[in-house]
Amino acid sequence: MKSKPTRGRPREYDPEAALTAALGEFRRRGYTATSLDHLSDATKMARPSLYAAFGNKFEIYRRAVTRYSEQTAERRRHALFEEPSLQKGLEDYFAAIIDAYFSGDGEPLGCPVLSVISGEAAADPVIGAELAAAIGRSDSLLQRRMTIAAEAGEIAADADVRGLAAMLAALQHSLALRARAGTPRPELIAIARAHVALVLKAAGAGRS
Amino acid sequence: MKSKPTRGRPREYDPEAALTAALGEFRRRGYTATSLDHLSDATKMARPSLYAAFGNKFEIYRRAVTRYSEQTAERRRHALFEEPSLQKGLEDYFAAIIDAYFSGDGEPLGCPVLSVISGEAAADPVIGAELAAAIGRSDSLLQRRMTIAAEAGEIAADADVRGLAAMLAALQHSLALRARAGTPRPELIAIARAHVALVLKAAGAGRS
DNA sequence: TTCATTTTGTACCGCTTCGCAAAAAATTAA
DNA sequence: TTAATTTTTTGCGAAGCGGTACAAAATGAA
Repeated sequence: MKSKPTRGRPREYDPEAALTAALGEFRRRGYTATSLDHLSDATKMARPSLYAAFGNKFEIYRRAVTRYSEQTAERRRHALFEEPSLQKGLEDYFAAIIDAYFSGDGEPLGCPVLSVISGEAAADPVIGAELAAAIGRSDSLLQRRMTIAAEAGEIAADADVRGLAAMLAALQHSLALRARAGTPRPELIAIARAHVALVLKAAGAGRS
Repeated sequence: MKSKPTRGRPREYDPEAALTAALGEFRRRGYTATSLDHLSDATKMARPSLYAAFGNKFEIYRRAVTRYSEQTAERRRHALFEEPSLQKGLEDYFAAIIDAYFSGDGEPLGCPVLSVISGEAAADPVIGAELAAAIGRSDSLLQRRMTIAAEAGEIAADADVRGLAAMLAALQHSLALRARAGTPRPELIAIARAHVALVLKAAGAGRS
């Protein structure tokens, strides 16, 4: 279907590209330390245009994070629910996370939620809710996977799936902080591998 | 020995109390969102007095964190190195951490380093170094304890002590984030307890 | 060509932020 | 009483911050 030509000045920005650029700034500087001028420079949009297109600063952040979640969700879900091997699946899941925690040129950025807004989360309920939601999403995914593993006999039937899921989530939280603190990628990979192996050992998995 | 009376206007602030009050502000709002005016209100010191007494904003933060570390170190060290039972010691260690992550009236503040400055850590090398140092301190303590455990036969002699220590550190990182996101204290306690039990299971501890 | 519409850019606003110079206050020494 | 010293307070300045009103630009419609 042919789109009707629109009147008026043509839009000069690409919404997706702008949100990606904005998230880059938030990830590098932290939420509060990122100003509208920083976002304007990165997106090549003047502040009134940012405001008209996306809303206020927190709206820009939230939409950028939503897009990031959508982009990274598929690979993580595939790792957990389509890879038959629990161990391989968890390893792939954390490999996807570590990949996401570094920029294209190896800059250690961490998680755009866990690493970026924890400072502000205590004083600002809206920001706190965003942090809690992100933590809840991972908890949910991991708990579902470990429940399936117990039901399928991949781990002990009576394993503490909530505890195991929380341990795996703790690895994700730790990776976010360590990346942010500058821990080199190979070291994060080693930490993740050891953690997964030990979790499976604790879970009573067949082979480890 | 009698102290010589000093000339000049008497000092009106107590350095320790001022640093405690300042840290309270940083923990509630996050590093960047805490202004000198916030610190001034909380400490009852005007900005020039703060500057003269402690230095710039980051110096105030760093000294407040140093004092906090000194205050919390003893209980954690006691738990790890003076309690003979590894399990009891780890449980006490994380109980001390959870206690420290809440204010006197139950406000969930998290860790004054892990939860407060991760946002700014990527862009500011000085802040990044502070985060890395805090992570390194915990890593060091936990690794030393697990090494002793392996040597003493409390866990398997060939246990991966680095991996186990990193798992325990991950719990600390996770508690800091979850407290910040508003997770209730009893839930944090349950997560910590399960995590420690599972780590010991993975470590090949005698009883669990 | 002029008008209507949509988007972008300029200019401005009120407030916040950090840091500092100098005056004022509060002490002891002379 | 005056002077010296130390600390605190007042006042100031430059820059930053988030947001908005309105002008300008770039299109298609009439």
